[in-house]
Amino acid sequence: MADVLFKALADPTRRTILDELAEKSGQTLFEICSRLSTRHRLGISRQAVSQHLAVLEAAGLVETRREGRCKFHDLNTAPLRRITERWPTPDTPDTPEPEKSTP
Amino acid sequence: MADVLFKALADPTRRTILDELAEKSGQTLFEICSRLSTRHRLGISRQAVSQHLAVLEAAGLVETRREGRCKFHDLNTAPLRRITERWPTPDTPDTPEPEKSTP
DNA sequence: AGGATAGGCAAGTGTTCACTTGCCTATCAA
DNA sequence: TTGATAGGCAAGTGAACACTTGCCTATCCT
Repeated sequence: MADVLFKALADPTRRTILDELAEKSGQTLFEICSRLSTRHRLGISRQAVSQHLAVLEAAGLVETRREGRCKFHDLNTAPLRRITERWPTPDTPDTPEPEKSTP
Repeated sequence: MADVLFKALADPTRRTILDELAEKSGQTLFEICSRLSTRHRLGISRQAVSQHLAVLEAAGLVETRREGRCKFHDLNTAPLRRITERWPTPDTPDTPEPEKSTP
């Protein structure tokens, strides 16, 4: 369950892909490839990026929509919230209440 | 930099250790070992747990303090906040303000 | 139809990683 | 001092993983 999420975040290339999708939503596979190459100096094959996107999609971090022969990718940050919810910090509760107990 | 943090979170055993430290702070290595064995049915050697704790400490997720021959481990959730800060959600800003814009 | 664009499937390879085994050091109690 | 407890260091092994290479399918344009 949570395994795929953390495994997906474990790779630095995948995190860079999330950065790119956060900056520009709805990119295609080739668009991500060229931006990884030009902006991040990542010499990586198209298939490698495709596999990374599959992992990110399995983790729920990326959602896709097809239009013809193009496949657009969108970032979904919702699964990230489960991380801070699992180990909540006393100062920052995951269910914030408008109440002050520790001044 | 962030690599050690995400690599540390990638392993399910390490996440279970964080769960245990979140429940009971200041546990020793042997205490963690026995709780992993009895409460989580994890048949794992003491050295394996020690290596996991070293990874978690390198990521800043676990802080240690020595007293004689005992070493106590404490959870530090501060590095986890960098995750949600890296990919902020429009609905949940990382700097929450007491204001309602989307009812 | 035919080429070009956008993407998918599958096997092979090298590296990283989790875990074990074996031995060693340091502190505490008798 | 001797034995027991708490932990550390280092090499070795097997499996998971990132990446490549090669080929195949589907859509769009002329």
